[in-house]
Amino acid sequence: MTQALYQRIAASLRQRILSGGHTVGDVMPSENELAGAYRTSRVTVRKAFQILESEGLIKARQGKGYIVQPPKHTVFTLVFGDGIEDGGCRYREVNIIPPDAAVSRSLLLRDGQLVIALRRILERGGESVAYDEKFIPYERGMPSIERELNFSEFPDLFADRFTSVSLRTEMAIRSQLPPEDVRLALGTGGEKLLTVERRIVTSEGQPIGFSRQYLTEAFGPLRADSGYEAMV
Amino acid sequence: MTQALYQRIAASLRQRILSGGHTVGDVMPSENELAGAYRTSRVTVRKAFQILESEGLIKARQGKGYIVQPPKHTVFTLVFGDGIEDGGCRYREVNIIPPDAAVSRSLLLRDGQLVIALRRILERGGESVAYDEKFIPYERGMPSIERELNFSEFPDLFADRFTSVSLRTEMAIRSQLPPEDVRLALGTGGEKLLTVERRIVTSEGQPIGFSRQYLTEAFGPLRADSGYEAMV
DNA sequence: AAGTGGTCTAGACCACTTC
DNA sequence: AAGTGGTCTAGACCACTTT
Repeated sequence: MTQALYQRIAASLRQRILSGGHTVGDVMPSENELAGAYRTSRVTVRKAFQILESEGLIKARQGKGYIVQPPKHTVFTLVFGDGIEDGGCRYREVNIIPPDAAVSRSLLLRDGQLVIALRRILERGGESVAYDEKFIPYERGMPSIERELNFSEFPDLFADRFTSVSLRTEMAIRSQLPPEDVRLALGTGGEKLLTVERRIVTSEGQPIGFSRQYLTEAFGPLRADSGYEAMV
Repeated sequence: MTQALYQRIAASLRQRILSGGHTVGDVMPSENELAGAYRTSRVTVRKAFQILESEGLIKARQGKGYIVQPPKHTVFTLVFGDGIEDGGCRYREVNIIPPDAAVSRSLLLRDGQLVIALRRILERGGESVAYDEKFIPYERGMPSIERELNFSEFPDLFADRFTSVSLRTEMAIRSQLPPEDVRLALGTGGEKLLTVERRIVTSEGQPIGFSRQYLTEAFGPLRADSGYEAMV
């Protein structure tokens, strides 16, 4: 299985940049020059350049050439699922309750409207490391909760009722004091915990789900990466 | 200024997906079909499909076609600079000190090696909302600190000494108890604060800088986004 | 004027999937 | 066998930058 020519050209150019052969601000060899050197067409060389450009290594300037770019260290990529796959978890409660103030505000609920609450505790090495809550506005005539619980990924809960493709998730990370019941469940003291809140909204801005996870120190930090290696 | 044909085709296809015309799992019209419909070549249609694929809306399957994909809600994009541009900040200390244990471990320092410490307090609305520390291993014969302080972005401090292009930043977010001096400087009690640690490493894995920011509740939460809208 | 990237054409052959 | 995407060619004209 040999690599495509444009892939090999891209790898070669990437190597030249990362090893310092071309540094920030330099102009890369032109498309025509490389097409000649590799005895190929301009389109193939161009495809290689597009890859490097999508990686942020270079930027095309019409009339000038491809310029080597400095890496960005302010944009990070954070991967955060439910943490269910890598460790035990036990269901604690599934019920229909009146929401607290934060949930009511996040979901833009009517006065008196109830929510379905799914609460779980994530365990790792026999220790409770995270408390997970998910809230969905309760509507009469909803499909059975049991069926929805078969899905582990939060957005999947809505796959039937909405065109899943138009959903967006907003995340907010803070350090805050958990309520009494969470403290007791996790066995932590009266200290603030790393909290990740997620809000799922439709493209029209209508919130349809809210989740909150309280993470103990044993859960470990959230990790994110920036720079070229994060993209390649 | 008319848009390129491949851009218009991409916009049309994107619109069809986001409006629900094609839903998750559907196969999009083939390249040949669209090339005929738009009276253009296959290459141009293909370019439109590449855009949608890079946005995560579709995925190409050889022999089958382009399949509409479900949105990913586990990969988030977080933008986090120094927060200096949008508000006041005052320098507090710049000096050469022995590092604490965490800094020493992060920078892989030799026993007894000193670090340059830059400490600042970020203010917003007359309130101290964040405590910012940056640490750089101290070497004899370093360029003057004053000149380096003209740069606000952390990675820029190293632009001269390293090929900036090969640097990567690792970020860890946790909730932890700040040391005494930070508590006093921020005027907070004995509570845990949202902490963002960043570690700048070369492509060889050599750490060359470490920063730590303690954020109060007044600073606000860190925000990240996921889903299609975050990419377009 | 010469060189650069940006867009586009009209073919070609290949590997893969479906029927 | 027919249709799909994956790769590639050898041209073309355009807008832009530099000399």
